[in-house]
Amino acid sequence: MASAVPQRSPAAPAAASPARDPAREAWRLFYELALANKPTVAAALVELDLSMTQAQALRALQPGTGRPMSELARHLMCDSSNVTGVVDRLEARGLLERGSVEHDRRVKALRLTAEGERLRSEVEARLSSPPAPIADLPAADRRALRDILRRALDR
Amino acid sequence: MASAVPQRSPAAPAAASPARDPAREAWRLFYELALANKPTVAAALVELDLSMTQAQALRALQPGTGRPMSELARHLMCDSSNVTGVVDRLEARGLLERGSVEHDRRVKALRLTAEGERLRSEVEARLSSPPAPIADLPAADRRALRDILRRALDR
DNA sequence: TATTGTTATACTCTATAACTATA
DNA sequence: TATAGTTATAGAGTATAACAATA
Repeated sequence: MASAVPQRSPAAPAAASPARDPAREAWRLFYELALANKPTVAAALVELDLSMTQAQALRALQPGTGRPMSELARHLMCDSSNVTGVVDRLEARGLLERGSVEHDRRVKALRLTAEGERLRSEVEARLSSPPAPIADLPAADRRALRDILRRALDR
Repeated sequence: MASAVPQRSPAAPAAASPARDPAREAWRLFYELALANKPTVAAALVELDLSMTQAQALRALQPGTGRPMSELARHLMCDSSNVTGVVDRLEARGLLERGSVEHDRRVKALRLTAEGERLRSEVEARLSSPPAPIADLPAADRRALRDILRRALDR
């Protein structure tokens, strides 16, 4: 439909043609892989009777240390009013407790129970295993992917 | 905390030590990048007054062609009963229409309106641009990332 | 009988606003 | 006054079950 000549923007920086920048297709594939993995994650969490948000909350709590609800809200990237409900449900299941903190009686320190720690490590084990498309790559690709993603996030 | 010797499973396939498989860290970084990008996507969609599910639904509808609700349900990976509500809201905004289909009066063919097509292309434009961490990689890395992800998904 | 889409119901996540108890 | 957490309220996504229309 457009001209047969590749489009070019006069002041283009690195890639001559943004539409043909390999980063564009890389991103599309990245997205595709993330979507394809969603059912696997969902199934794993259903088995543990956890929602995605609940799993994220458990992962945010380091075993053995307390953490204010406000920090959890920032980690979950949601309003603090939501955290009340999320924590309520986890506390009702005995996975964590609302403790208190010295010198400021307003803040509540969230702390995993023994059962919470157990379930948290179960979540970690299930979610940290790479899905087949990545696990089955040749060794050189697995290393290269790791190195490239490291560089991408080191900025 | 465990022994200083790397764990090994006697019948391990490719990687001698699963815990040190580069795919493991690659997957962690992959996840981290996806999470880091979430706020950007969310902000873009808020501007268009679309939820993630609604955006996915628009993207699933090819301009100019009708598509049964059952197919949309499969694409969104949810029960068909949910699609009713999602489509209701998009239809109320004039973004799509429920048409009918020859030879089977049960199925409803979803078809984008002109306004729906316009908004869909806006969504595409915003979501298909790679985020900074990927866009700013050196050209060789962008190409390598694309090629590795192609191989990962070609299976 | 089986399938497509809807309705009814219930639960979770999410945001905004108003409130409390502290600081 | 400002902050940490709660409550009230509303809307959206999701699942299950029961249903009507059609095949």
